[in-house]
Amino acid sequence: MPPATSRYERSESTRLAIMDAAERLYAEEGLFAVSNRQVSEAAGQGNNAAVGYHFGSKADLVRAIVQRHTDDIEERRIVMVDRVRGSDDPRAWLACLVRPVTEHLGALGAPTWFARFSVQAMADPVFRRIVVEEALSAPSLREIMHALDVRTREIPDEVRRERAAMLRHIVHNMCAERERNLAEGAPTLRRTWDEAATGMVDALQGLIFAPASPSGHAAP
Amino acid sequence: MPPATSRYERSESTRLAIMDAAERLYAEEGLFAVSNRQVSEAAGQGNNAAVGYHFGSKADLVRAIVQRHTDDIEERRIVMVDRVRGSDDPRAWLACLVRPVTEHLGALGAPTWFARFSVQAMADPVFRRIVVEEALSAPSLREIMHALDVRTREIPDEVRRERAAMLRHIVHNMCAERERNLAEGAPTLRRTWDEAATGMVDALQGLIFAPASPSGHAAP
DNA sequence: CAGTAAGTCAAGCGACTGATTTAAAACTTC
DNA sequence: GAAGTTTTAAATCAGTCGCTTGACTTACTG
Repeated sequence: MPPATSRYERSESTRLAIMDAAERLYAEEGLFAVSNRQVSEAAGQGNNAAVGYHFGSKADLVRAIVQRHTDDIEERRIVMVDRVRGSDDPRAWLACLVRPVTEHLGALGAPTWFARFSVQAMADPVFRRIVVEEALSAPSLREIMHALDVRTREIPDEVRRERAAMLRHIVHNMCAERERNLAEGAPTLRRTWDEAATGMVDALQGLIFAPASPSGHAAP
Repeated sequence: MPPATSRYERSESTRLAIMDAAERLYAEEGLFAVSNRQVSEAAGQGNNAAVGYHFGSKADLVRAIVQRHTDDIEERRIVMVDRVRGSDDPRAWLACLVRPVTEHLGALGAPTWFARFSVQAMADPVFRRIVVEEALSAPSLREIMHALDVRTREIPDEVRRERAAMLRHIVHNMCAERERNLAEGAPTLRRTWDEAATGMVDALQGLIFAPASPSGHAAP
């Protein structure tokens, strides 16, 4: 273990610089429009191969960026789940799904890039797997989804799983959309990340409790 | 106007071949992992610049692909809106949002690629604009959203607009997810596109009517 | 303090990309 | 069927990519 001194620190600080630059460029220009060279230069590294040296491949860089944010989000989620455990209010559990993300983005201070970066990675067939591995394997998520399951017993199992996917898509994409509006200086429907979270929790509550049509019969 | 004969037909058939090949490659390998050359070759064109000749740029090819599908979807939507007009059932109007898309995908016959291709394009900062232009400017969409608006008068205006975005994200991403599962041979939660549409309409109904927390107050 | 290792820099390699150009082939028109 | 146009094919070009290499700087070690 290196002493918390310069050699390690120097390396770590350029690693951070690279991740910061990459995140911003990816969100603004597009994940695939940005080369490792550009990232290295934008990070202030004369070395055009800095990404390769510190991370290996672009995929490894993406993984590192995702992990960095996911770690903070997971911390917040664990704290919130600890407070909510035992509660019967489904809103409280939905909030555990939404607020750790919005609070993380809020805490970063505008502008943020992670949400836009994240949806790009999720859309790509190969990077998708990386993000899913890193972000959706969090143990606290399982507990939340289970808590929501037992509070929606009247909903058929498969419909519940289907709606779980919808929850994910809404949180993911609505955060990215708000982030994009903030970055472009466009008007946002909600003033703060906190209010945006409230809006999502409201909608998601309606979604998960919506009555399900009997299977096999096609409604209008 | 060319006679519906061979020169025009030949050109048109390679245009179609290129669009087909591009759509498939984009969905499977990733929009940006695939070069124009690869598309040309996969389309059976010895000419490595066929994409450039027939479409101009990659962006133009993407626009053409989106337009091709959007046209069919819009046709279906217009027919459905015509049948639904005057109805007071919000489910009927939600179905106008969902079913034209699912029925289009169903009619193409498995496997399809458009939904996966579409979310990739929507995630990218530059291609996003193209897709939005082509797909979200449809006149029938405005009528549907207006019809839903007047049937949710109890919901504040800004919340309604926020939820309109959620509807889009759900339809878009759930279709892509189902398409991905079909392509990978993974089990799907719904047996048919028709049933998948029903599942979405159910959930969306709950979503748009969910009570909205009073603004300015942060619920749990 | 000399020696080793880590980190940074700069140059260059082969591979590939989009685009352009030239040649051949297919088709239309006269 | 000759002349002209459109489509396909093939070759080529400049530019960029990821990756490797080797020299240089800096920090730690015995």
